[in-house]
Amino acid sequence: MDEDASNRASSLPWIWVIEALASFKQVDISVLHDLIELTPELPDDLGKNMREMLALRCLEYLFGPTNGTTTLDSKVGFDFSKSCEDVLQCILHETSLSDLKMARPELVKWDVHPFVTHKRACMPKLALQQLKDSILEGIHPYADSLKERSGLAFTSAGDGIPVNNGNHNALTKRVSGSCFYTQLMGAKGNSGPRILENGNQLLEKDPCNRNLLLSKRERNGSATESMVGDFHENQNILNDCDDLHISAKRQKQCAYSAFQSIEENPVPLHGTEMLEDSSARVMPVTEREGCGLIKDHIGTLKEGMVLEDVQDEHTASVRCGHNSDGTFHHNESETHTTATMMLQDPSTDDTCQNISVNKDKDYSEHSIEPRSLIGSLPPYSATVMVQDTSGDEPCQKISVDEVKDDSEHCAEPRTSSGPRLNKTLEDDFHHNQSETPDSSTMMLQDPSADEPCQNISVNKDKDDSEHCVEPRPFTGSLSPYCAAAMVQDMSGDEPCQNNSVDEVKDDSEHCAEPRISSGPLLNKTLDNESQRNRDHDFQLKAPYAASLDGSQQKIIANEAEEVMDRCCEAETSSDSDEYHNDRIDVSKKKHEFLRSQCTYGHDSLASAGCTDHSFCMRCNEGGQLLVCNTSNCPVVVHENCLGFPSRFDNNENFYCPFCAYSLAISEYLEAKKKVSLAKKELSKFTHMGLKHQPKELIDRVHIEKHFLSRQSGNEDPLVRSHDHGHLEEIEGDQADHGGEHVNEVNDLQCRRSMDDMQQAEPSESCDNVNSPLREEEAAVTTGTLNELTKEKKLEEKVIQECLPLRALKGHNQEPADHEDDGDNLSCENTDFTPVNQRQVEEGIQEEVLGQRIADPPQEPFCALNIDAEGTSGDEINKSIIHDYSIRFRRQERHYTYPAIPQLRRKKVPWTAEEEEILKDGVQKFSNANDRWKKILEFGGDVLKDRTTIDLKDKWRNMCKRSPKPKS
DNA sequence: CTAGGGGTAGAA
DNA sequence: TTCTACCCCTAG
Repeated sequence: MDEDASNRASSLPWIWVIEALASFKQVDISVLHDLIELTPELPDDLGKNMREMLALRCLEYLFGPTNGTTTLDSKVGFDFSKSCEDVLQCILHETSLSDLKMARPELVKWDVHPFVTHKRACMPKLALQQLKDSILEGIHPYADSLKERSGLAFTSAGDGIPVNNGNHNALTKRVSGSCFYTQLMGAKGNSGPRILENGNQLLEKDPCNRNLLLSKRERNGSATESMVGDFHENQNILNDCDDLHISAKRQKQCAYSAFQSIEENPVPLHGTEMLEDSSARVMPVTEREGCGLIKDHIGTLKEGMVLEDVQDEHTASVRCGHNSDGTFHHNESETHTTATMMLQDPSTDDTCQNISVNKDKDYSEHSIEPRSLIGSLPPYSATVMVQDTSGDEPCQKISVDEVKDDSEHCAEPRTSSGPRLNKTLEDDFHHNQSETPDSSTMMLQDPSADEPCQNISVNKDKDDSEHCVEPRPFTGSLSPYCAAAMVQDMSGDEPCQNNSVDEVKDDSEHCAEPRISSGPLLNKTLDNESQRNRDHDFQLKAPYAASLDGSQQKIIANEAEEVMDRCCEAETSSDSDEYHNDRIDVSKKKHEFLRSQCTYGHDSLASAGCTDHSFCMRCNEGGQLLVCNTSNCPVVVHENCLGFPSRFDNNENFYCPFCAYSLAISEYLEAKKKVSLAKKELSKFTHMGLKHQPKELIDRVHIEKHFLSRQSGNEDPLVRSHDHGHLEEIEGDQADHGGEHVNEVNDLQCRRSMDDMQQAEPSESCDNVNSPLREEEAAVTTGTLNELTKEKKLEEKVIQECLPLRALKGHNQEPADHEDDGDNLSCENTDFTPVNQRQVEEGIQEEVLGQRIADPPQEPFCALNIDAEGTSGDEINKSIIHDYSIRFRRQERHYTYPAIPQLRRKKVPWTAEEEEILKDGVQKFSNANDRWKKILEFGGDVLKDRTTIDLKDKWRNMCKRSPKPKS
């Protein structure tokens, strides 16, 4: 057989499957995408209908469910004669990616719904269905053989094989109520199409279907060749063999480009042989044949996909094996063949399957992510994916883990993860076929199944490195309805149970996309998550748990404690505490909110523990909802119900206001910690440098330390030991404090230091005796006046020694003697008091000293250096000094640079004597140009602590008080 | 440098 | 809240 012909033949099952899957709205678009990814290169001349179906799905996806609604007049319609592909291409061509990503404003202009509706109605019969019909009707040349092999032999054509109108919808109609037929078709889903067009039709349950397994298991793979041969012999070239290459691309584009980008996947031509399009002709293929094809194909697929059958279907959370080789594992259980699915009726009643899907979002392309695989897969798709084995009961357990990768472009929490079926096949797709009755494929489960028991565990794991799903507890159960709800046009009568169907916005999609969220009890793996996420998560878990039930109230309490613990661990500053408290508060608020929402309106909500993500928590209505991306956060809300424009993070994840706030706090605290750490490190770094600094600087550090000690009431190490001690010693408690907090502290310290200086002044100059003691600390500090006097002398000496050096550093001056050398006044009245508990940073010193030198030293001044965290960068220091440097009283006020905000002087009430002098002076020098200056001189010691400005202001006040003294 | 206006902060 | 001292700014 020609290899190319073989390839083409082997492609057919894929086309059938994709077409069939695409025909069902329940199949998430991402699943289709993944399937396409998995699909080998298809001859471009095949599968036109498939592509058309995919394009239709993309259109529906982009524009939402048609619902038969009409559209606005101004919209741009499409000619019904055009193909879906063309329309999609047209739309995509004219719609920017950004529009596709965002709220699809551009899409509004298109009036696609009528077109889609029309196309839906006009879709030709599925190739798969045709194939089955041909077999059942005996049209197929190998009908008899195929019947037997496929199991269709057990049914008669008269059973009403649902071969119908060519419309895929026909599949949704149950063909026959025959139990026998069901047995034939049903075990693997042939019991009549139970697929629902809209996911809300009740499917008939057919309990009689287990016998089919046997027939299936007896099939052998010999059919493959037969199948292929059949193709060659009987399949005529179909009309839709066209433009293979382009079409093949389009096929992917339908899935891709509609959401993100179109990945170039050159599909090599596979010869020129024209094969019959599956849609155009019935392809009688037995189950076995189909299976063989699939198997063969799979066997030759990239990296050799292997279908694995996992025995224990119940282990929904069983870790999907790490298949480092990145193969597609599918173990066929016993005689189950995947090909069977193709012929099988989707209406599997008792399919018991456990599916564990591990998804990795590590897509290098902007492709659609597989999602909602489980929840959205209709019976058909499920059948395709997995062969039902022998499950009698519809109970299904599925564990779907989602591995989020940083590289993903569609950072979107999704429901399930479809098997990662991209080309690299790095992901494992594990399909556990259950032999036990209570494991059924949720994927196969009809949304309207009578026994809706389905368990789905969907885990999201953001661990990049982990491609395999960790075993997770089964946490949630999805009812068929919920599964259906994952599809956009979900509609149903049964409320979701313990499932969360989330709709999230994806950057690649315009419609809120349904997703299955993790079950409420699902513990998110935090190991690889940042602290931010951890904080966020636990912060969110509490309210959520609290909102659930009493048993989970404890969780809240515990988590609240945990929150507190974390708070205490993470931060020590009051600022941090404040935010931690805020987080607690927001947690409580969220709790209350959820509680209120639980009791409001929705019984289903309440019964479901407020986990129903189908309804807005604000208005309790459905629609396109924003789902908080935080795991376990049940908040689902309309964008309009937010009250503010929704925002998304870099990954286009939405966070509810509660989580967003909590997240912001976490990030803030995180950032603060980083700042603190950086400062520490910088401090250490600079301290190392300080050890090699001139002695003056070290001395100065000692001075600072001395004042620091004095502030804290400790014995001044400067007095006891002037030689030891470094900045590390005074680095201290505040090292952990955040910058803002430090500022506050420094502010206080600054003022205190000022007070200290003011207290020290009279002790030195003793000429300011009328200055009252203004601080409580006065009593304390005065107790050490004698000591301070000694210290001050020493400090003054040190300062005098330091000044020239600093001046040099700060102003590029030669190390000339300080111009004020010998001016004791400047020193006596100057407490160069770096009050900070950390060492003074050199940059600050330079600035301060520069200013000091610029100012006439005749006037005492105080430069208070406040360095939040000790030595820090110049920028930081400049900022700090700007904020906290203090110009002491008497300092010349007319600074041009820097404009240093100063702390206010301590208020010094005017004495009567001062007022009298002032009055006299005003009268005496009323005509002088510089009368205030002269008055000040005139006042002598009485006005010693006043400035000309003080005089002016005081005079003004006196004039206000009694206009009489006005001169 | 002063005058004048306005503002702020702390104390009463 | 008011008073007072202090601070800042601008114009001259």
